[in-house]
Amino acid sequence: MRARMAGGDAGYSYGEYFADKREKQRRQDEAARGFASRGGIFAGLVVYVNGYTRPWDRLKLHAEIVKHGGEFCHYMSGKRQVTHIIASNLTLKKFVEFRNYKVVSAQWVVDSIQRGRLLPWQDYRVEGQGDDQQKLDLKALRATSTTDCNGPDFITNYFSNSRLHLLSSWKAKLYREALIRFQKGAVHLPQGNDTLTVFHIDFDSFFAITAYLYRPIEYRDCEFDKDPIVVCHGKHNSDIASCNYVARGYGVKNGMWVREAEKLMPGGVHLVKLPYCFKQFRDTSDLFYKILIEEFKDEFGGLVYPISIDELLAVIVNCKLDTAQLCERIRQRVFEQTQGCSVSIGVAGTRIGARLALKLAKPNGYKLWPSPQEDDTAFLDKLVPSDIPGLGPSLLSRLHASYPQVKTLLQLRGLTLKQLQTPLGEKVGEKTFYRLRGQDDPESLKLLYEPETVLQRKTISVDINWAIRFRTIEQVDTFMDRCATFILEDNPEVLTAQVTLKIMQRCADAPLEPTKYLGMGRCNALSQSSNLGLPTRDPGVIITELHSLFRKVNCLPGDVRGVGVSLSKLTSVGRTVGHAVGPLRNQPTLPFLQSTRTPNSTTTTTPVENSRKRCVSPLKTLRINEENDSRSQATTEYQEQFLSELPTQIRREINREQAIKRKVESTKLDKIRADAQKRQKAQDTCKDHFLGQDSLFEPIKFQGCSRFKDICKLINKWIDQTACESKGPHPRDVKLFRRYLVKLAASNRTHLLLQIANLISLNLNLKASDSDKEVVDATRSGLQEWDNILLHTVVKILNENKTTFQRERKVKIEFDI
DNA sequence: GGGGTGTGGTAG
DNA sequence: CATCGCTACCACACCCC
Repeated sequence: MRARMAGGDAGYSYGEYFADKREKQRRQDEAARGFASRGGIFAGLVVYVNGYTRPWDRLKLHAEIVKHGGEFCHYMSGKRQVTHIIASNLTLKKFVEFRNYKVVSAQWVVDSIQRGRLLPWQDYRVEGQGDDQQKLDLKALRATSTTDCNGPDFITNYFSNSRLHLLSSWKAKLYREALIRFQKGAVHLPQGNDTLTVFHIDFDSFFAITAYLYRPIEYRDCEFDKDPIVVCHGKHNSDIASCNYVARGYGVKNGMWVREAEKLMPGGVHLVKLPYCFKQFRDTSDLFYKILIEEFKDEFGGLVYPISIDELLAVIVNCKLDTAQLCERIRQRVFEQTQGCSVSIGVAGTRIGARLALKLAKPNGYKLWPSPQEDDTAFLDKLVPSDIPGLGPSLLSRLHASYPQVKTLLQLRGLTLKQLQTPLGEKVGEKTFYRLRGQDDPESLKLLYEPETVLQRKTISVDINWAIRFRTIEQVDTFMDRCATFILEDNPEVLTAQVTLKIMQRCADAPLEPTKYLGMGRCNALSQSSNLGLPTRDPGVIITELHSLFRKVNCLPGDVRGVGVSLSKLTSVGRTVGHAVGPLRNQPTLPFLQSTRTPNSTTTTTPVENSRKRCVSPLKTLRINEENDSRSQATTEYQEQFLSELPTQIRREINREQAIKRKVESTKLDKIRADAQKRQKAQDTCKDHFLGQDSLFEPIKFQGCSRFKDICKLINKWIDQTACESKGPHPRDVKLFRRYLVKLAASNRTHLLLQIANLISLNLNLKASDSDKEVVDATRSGLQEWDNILLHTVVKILNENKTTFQRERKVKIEFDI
């Protein structure tokens, strides 16, 4: 007994202490309430007092509120739903913190008790501290916190209101959780010869029904089955996240702008626009998955595969059950537990069958797809090409252009494999061909048979293409920094070896402000990527890389309408770096100090110089090559520009046509001639870019390499071979290396110096931490030597050229293009 | 034909 | 007030060796 007591005492945590204290307080309050008449004027309220109050202080307020049926809350805890905050005045910080609460003065309590009824709290509302200056600041603060992309909290704020971010991040969460379920091995994966029964389960207009069920009080009068209802933020150019079936009946579609939907309403019909309720979306999804994982638990093998926030696959192996009955049960349970959300279910022996059956089941029903022996023509006759997964707007329009008479899937099935592949491409054509026959492709079966490989994420990225407005390059840099930080914080385990930057650039002729408020308007997507050499999660390295990449895309800060940062070639911190699948491991081993290596590689140079060349789209290069012989330079440029401004659709069309034409027409001889022309053209372009044949911009070589990427590899290799030797690198190599660095600096390529410095530093740190275990003196001196090179050669040259670096950036960004 | 890069398209 | 146009992944064209 004593022992237990002692043990109990020792284990008494702060959490328990506070829990006890809270409980005690609650019981006291309860007792106090007992004296008052049941349901006093504050019944149902939970009140928190902030700071010093008048005319009553905290104690008095506590006593009176409890006496009149309210609850008193001693601290703002996330769990407790505080309804009112009492305060005399608020600091700016508190005001922002409490902006979503009803903040009232103590006088409200006094007056309400005196009148014997709850007075409207609005009359006692407490604003931030009085004077105008601060109100202005407050306005500014509010503005920055929501829609100014240069504010520190923009990304978080934006994402917390973005439906598309919810879809993506929620999917990532579901994948993580499913991966853990499958890794635990508690589930029995299907084997090759098993018969599968696939259930594809999906909410009927998930956002719409959820937003309806949790709609604010002022919308209480609408009815889900009678009124057209949509979920959106604004009233004109706002995207419709989801619409109910009544709205669909009038032609409304998800993703449509509200303005367009309004136009579809016949006279007298009012379109109900419900606000988002993100928390409930998440809660409902959690409940949905909980119900289905429970339902399919042990007896069925626990095969529940996530698709999205409102959609999943469940699989039964060698099913002997009445599937119709099971569908009804699931639909019933979800409907009851979510208090009114209906799901539809498609069932089949394949994924595609289940998916197509689901289309027919909607809304609010279930459907069993015919087995392979049965006749499915009646089913296919009711479906249209857009019901085939993988056929989006672009491919559908191609399909329609080729076969305008095809309306149903039954008609589509009449086409041969070749006929499908012509407009759809080799792969999608093939997939479609088999899907029309109720067969899954290996790609989509992978999720069912080896979920772990599919659920494991291979890239991570953040994209923001709304409210992006910059004036200076510093703002761009800061924003990219925040993106990178956001990703790293969100993924504490990952290491990356490749960074990609995607910039949405306003089309030259697009208006500065598009129709949609803070939208991106018409844009070109520009992307550039860079290998880091070694897997890292060092924000400094990643950020430097991004800055350099942005300079490569060559877009004025004022024209940036979207930013995307993506990390790929991922490894996990858990794994030792030595086993990383980084490029270092894959690189071909080239012997160092072999100056005989003379790559007569045509004038390929460092990334910056050929950036313009590399940035142009395949179409543009094609055009340049084809125009080359007959047209003047001016015409080419004009047409190039003209083409780049055509809609993507048409450009692709032309691209494809040209490609086919070229294939058919070009004989071998033509090809040789074309190649020769291409080479000539490449040389000409080089001259344009490098300002004459004897300019600074001649490719700079080091150890026979001129491509910066190769040089990085070479340096890594060099360090690998010499840092662990007692002698360190050969002085002659160091001298050559130094000369290369100086040339880089002299030609305004300081950012490459910076990259080299980072590269060496990273590699040395790695080596230093590796050799900690076995303290060998020989190792030290090689490392020491490299440290010296880094500090006294690379960094020194870098510092000497700092000003050039900055000036170069400015010039390039402000006046070029 | 095996590697890379950049662009486009799709799904929810 | 507006408004919150994300992201993983595949396919492809074209480049280099």
